[in-house]
Amino acid sequence: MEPVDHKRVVNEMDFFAGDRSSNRHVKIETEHPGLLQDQAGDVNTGLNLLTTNGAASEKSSQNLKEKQRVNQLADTRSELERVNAENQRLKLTLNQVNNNYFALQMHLVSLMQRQRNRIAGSSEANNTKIDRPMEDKTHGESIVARQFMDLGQAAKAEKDEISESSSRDRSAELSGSPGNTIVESMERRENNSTTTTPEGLPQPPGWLPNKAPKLNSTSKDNEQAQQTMAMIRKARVSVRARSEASMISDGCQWRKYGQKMAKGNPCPRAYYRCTMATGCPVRKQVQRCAEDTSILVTTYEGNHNHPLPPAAMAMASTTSAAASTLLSGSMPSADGIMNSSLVPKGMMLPGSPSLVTLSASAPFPTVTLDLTHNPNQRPLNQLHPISPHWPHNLSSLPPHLLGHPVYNQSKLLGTVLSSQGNINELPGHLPQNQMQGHPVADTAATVAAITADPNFTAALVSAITSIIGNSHRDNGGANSNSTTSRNTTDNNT
DNA sequence: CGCATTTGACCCGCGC
DNA sequence: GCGCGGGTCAAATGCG
Repeated sequence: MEPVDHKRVVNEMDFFAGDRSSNRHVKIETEHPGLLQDQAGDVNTGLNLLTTNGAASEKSSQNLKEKQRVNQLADTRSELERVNAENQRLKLTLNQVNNNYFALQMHLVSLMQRQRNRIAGSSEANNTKIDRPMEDKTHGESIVARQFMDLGQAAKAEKDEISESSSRDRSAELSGSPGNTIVESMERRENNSTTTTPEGLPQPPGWLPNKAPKLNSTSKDNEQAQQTMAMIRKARVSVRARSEASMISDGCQWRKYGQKMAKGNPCPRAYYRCTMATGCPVRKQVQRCAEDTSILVTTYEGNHNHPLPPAAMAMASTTSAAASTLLSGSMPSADGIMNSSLVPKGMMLPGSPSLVTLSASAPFPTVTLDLTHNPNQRPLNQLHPISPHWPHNLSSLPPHLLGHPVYNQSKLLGTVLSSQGNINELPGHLPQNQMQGHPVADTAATVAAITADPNFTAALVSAITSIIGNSHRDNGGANSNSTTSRNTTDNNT
């Protein structure tokens, strides 16, 4: 229809295509937008000219020209389609790379923060590799990146020099499957050294049961390493969403292996494990909120040991990235989180609905993503409390940390939408006006559709990671908050 | 028949 | 040491 659309396509093609000739074809096309309405095979398009000229030779000559032009148009059009498809593929790839990058960045940022805290307040001069201050500025971030990639090993080796981790191992981890994450890499490394039980029974790769027998080692180092890995394995991400369904579709295949009545909640808690690969250690718990049974709380634990479909990868990335952020800081309490730069002060708006809540409180560090709030609401007095009956919730937090709003939903949704670029372009995606116009929490179907949408979850990952990443960067400045200021039109009350 | 779900039993950690 | 609660196992059952 309107040439604007074609201009846009041209721009995308210009971005990726290096072929000058094809660009020139596009320009010809865009300079004559009217021709775009005709199908390439519509040869009659130019025949009207015949009525204005009586000379037969001129007629055939012009006819030939028009045919050539139409053929050129058809070529250009097919080329456009091809490049457009390639463009979409590249976008998807870029999105995946971005997700992985942000997960790494989160871990890096939190590790740096931890080092800073140690330098500032540490009285115990425990010169572990991780604790070593970053006096070696010459190595810059590459050193830090290397450090956190070696976190699992470092925790095990503590005072030892790094080591035995061969470059082959490292490269294998770095080039791991798309679903693999930092934490998973660390787990895998650990598994490589403890692939047998004391009984000598082999363990499936990536599978470390919570109640795995302790090694017979008397080494304190090993104990600490095990504690570290246990914490990492037990880090959780909890997702609250309104849904009538018994389970929210997240792209993974799950098998139910248990159900229990939890104390204080009339609704049973269901236990699922991932069955997309044998020995995948990922578990999830599903339980309805005691106060509002329309709210389904899904808690993820562990990291996949297999490639994931895009929809599942987004959620898995969120889980491991959030867990990494929580744990890499080694924050022994929620205060550690809250005092850290991970939570910018500007986001701690009392009364604003909490969408992402961090908790490092016992027993497990937990990130809670609350998708139950209406982004159009301004629930000053409707702060949605985390259910005191939900396990590993925030109930043990000090009162000032309860329901701590790290980010409100409107902002997050805004970030999600903006991070999607032109959301309407994506096939199968909810139209943007629908996203904005309807309260997300209005219907279970909407929530289910959104949360099940791979684009949404991918965007959610990007949003969360960028939030945390931005918050850290902003902390360097005088408490400025670019993310917040970018969205100040939302429910800041 | 194979796979998934159900459900009671069991294990383990924690607090008293 | 004991009880409680969370988490997991595995036999029984259901289903396609």
